[in-house]
Amino acid sequence: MERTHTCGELRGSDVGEQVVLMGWVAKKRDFGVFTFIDLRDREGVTQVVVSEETAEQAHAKAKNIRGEFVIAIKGNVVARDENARNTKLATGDIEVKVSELLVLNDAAVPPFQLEVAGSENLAAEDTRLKYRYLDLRRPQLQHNIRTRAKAVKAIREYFDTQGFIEIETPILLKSTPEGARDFIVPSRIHTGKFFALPQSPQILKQITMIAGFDKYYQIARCFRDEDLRADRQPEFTQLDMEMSFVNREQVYREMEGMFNHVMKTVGNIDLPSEWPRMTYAEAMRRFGSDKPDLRFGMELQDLSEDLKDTDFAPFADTLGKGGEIKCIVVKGKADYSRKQTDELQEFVKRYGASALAWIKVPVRTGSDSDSAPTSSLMKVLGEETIGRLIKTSGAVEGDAVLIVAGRKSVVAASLGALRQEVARRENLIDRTKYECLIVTEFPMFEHDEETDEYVAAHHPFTSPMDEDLEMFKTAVNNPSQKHLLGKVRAKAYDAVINGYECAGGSIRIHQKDIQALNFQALGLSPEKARERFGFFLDALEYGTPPHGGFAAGIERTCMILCGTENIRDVMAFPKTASAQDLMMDSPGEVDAAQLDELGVKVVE
RNA sequence: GGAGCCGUAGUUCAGUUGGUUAGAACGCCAGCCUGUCACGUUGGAGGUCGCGGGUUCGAGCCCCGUCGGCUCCGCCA
Repeated sequence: MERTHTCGELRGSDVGEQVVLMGWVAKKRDFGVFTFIDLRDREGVTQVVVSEETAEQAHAKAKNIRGEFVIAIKGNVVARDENARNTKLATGDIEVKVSELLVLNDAAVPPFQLEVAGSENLAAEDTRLKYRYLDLRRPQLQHNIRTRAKAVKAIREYFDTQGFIEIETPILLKSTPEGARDFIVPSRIHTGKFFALPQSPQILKQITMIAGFDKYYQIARCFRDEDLRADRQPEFTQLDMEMSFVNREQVYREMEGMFNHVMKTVGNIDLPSEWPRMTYAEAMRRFGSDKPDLRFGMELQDLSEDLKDTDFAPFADTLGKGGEIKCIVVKGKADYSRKQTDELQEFVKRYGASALAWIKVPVRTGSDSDSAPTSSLMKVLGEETIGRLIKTSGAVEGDAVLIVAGRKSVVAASLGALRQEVARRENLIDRTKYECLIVTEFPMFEHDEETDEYVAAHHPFTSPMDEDLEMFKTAVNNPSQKHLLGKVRAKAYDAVINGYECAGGSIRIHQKDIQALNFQALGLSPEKARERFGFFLDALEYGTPPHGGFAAGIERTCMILCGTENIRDVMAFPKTASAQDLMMDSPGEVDAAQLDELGVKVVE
């Protein structure tokens, strides 16, 4: 028997055809003298019917089949009666009247039911991860994995069309202590030495520019030995690209072009040909986030000016230390209960906020006392100040104002997260919308409070902005001016869609003197720099073109295309939150002989 | 490294204030059934209440520890 059709393609126009279908038994409905089987393959489901009267042998075999048996059937496509059509199935206008049935393979009873109504009834995720091959048979995951394949294809199409060359870089390379923790691989030939898996092909892609390829791209697997999150796995895939002789705008155009092509061809999603631009500073000020979700408003408002003369010690203290007091306004939520505001307070505390203050502006009714604003700050600030804060916040009748005071970083982190959390709880996010943004002018350095050191915000090869170059030089050459490093902006940028950082990149440093300056700023002596990046510093000596690029997260892009918030939904074989593979039970131990050969000893 | 939620039949869940024999639905097994598509119907099997300890006359329920899953903070140049 040779398959003639898939289980998703037969239609009314095929009535009368003799067909052969092969697939898995999704469902069996036994009526004694005849049996319905829903046959499933990757393309869909087709109902086939086996009758004792017309196909005695096939009917006898059908008696013994169960869910997930693999079968082949031969039969005629027949039209269903008007009232027997199934509008839920693409193939619901027809069914196949079976003449022959072959059991290609039986199947053990699955450890969980694949066919359940509603995702909330799915088996627990650890069970599904252990039997990933069964979970992957579910139409939802089949769809997601195919969407991912389409996205990768669209990316290749785009860059190929734009004249980029796909270049593979090694998976076994050298550990550099910067950034994320490396996965390391012991070398047998060089006992006691180790390769590292790439966190990203950063340096190598820059070297392709030095090597003159001009436009490089790669679908690159990356590895980072860090803790996981709903959108982070220890190994993941990036679109990595780099181009020579370009400025930032030219890179932005490629980011826009690539995302627009992928979103359109894979998801039929239209994004603007030129994306909005916003500086990092503005994003942090207005949204408390460097990856703001623009599908809803609720921007942060600054109340610091109204409170600059306050006696209330916590606020006065905050402002005295250079902190700020900001708020968001939640529309129509003046009826937040004590329990709800307590929950939100617990929420912001995770981000280091010491408290969440609130003002509720009730809807005006007949009596004045019912209409007066209430606030957790009423006693300490008084009616007049509260009134001023309401005015500044822009709150109107019926609204709630949620206020956080503290260090700028804490206020941004907590209110930024609160804004997202409230939007989620109050259903303010339009799931049909796609809001994209390019965030520009990221800071060059981040200040480490504990060590008082400055570390690269992006990576140590990122170019400072021309406007800030003098400040950069001053800060590096005068230890007393070191704090200026915190103000230097970089030619670094992110692409943000619906609050997800989908891509990030920068224009790189191509002059060796500025690169040296940057290592100095990062507290890396010339000797240390040479030890770690010597080959790269050498390469910079031999005519490096100005260049820049970006890397895009394939998984995050696919999460948006698939409408899921979980990275495991767009990976065929993901790991758990504790970085294990429950199907193959990795990581695992290795033989003592293997370790011996590698010169590796496990210490208890 | 830290925090929160969850863990009861193969699966999803219920299980009152600590009280006798731990339930339901789906799935599974055996029958019946001529139009189902969440088929219907009759009967049946199926439990280390994650694991270990404690409190108690008595623990699925309370306490301590531990393991696993998910989520978050730290971390992720």
